[in-house]
Amino acid sequence: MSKTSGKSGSERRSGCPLNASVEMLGDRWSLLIIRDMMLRGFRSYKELMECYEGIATNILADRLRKLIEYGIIAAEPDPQDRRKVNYVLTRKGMDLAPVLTEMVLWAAAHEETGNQQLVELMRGDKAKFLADIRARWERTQAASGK
Amino acid sequence: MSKTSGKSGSERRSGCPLNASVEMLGDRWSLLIIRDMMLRGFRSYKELMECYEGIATNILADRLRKLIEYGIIAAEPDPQDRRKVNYVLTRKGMDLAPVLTEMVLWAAAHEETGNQQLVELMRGDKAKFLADIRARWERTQAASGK
DNA sequence: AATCTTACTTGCATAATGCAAGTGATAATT
DNA sequence: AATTATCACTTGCATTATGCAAGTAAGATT
Repeated sequence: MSKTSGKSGSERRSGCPLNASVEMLGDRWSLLIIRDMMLRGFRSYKELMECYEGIATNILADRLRKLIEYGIIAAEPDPQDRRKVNYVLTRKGMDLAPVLTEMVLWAAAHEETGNQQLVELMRGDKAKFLADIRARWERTQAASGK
Repeated sequence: MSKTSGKSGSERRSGCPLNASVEMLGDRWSLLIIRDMMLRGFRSYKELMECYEGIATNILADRLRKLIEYGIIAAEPDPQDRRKVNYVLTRKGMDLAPVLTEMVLWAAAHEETGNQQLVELMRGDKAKFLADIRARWERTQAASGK
């Protein structure tokens, strides 16, 4: 039930690595969720839900579940408010930063898109940009005692 | 009919560039098609169809149509065999090379995948790898008189 | 002329998605 | 203590996308 469909791990591992990436990320929402967690610091279901009115609540739940299965994010209960669940990027999830960056730069180069500020940050010094968000992530990891 | 659904260009342009990328590439097949054209040199419907038995013929036709709409690939009739259509990457399509590369490297780092040869090529000298496939593309462009 | 290839389209069944309306657990308010 | 609000979801149902088998039209091969 929780698996995507027919293709399971063994089949994913067989081909080019790109097949695995596409299986995990090749849909309308996963990368956007990851972006919002990585760049905007979103952590809760509610934040993700309100952000882009567009994703349906059941789909968000489903994508979060799958991202957890793939080890890209993890869910941890909020110590302050026990109703809440905080979703955080794992290292595997953080390692998607270069992918997101290249996708942003590609679209910015070929489409008329918004958020030029972010684009300039990325384009100016890509390595520094990546190092910065990585460092921020390391800090949150340290803060939560990992 | 040919448009994806509700979201049209104006809506795509509004947000973060990533939204545009995901709208164009966020599905199960588009990136795989682009990879096969970029790395394996596939040009015809038949080649793409036979490659991964998995994509349905109507879906392949649909994806090719959309990729053409987005300006990522172009279709040109084969001068030798007039039944044939050759699909070629546009510059915009070629510019996806860094995206594909990062996705491959990410999956290779975090999953057990095949095609280590390709991965090593990319990992060893990413810039050179990208320059090489770019140069190859430039040559095919020159060859077809563009 | 008959057959084969290539690039599709069509019809139909199944799966994924979107929307509205719940639900159950916890927290805040009165 | 009871009521209301918030949070993270599920469930049911309609719509849309996908997958498969079969068919088709234009052009090539024999």
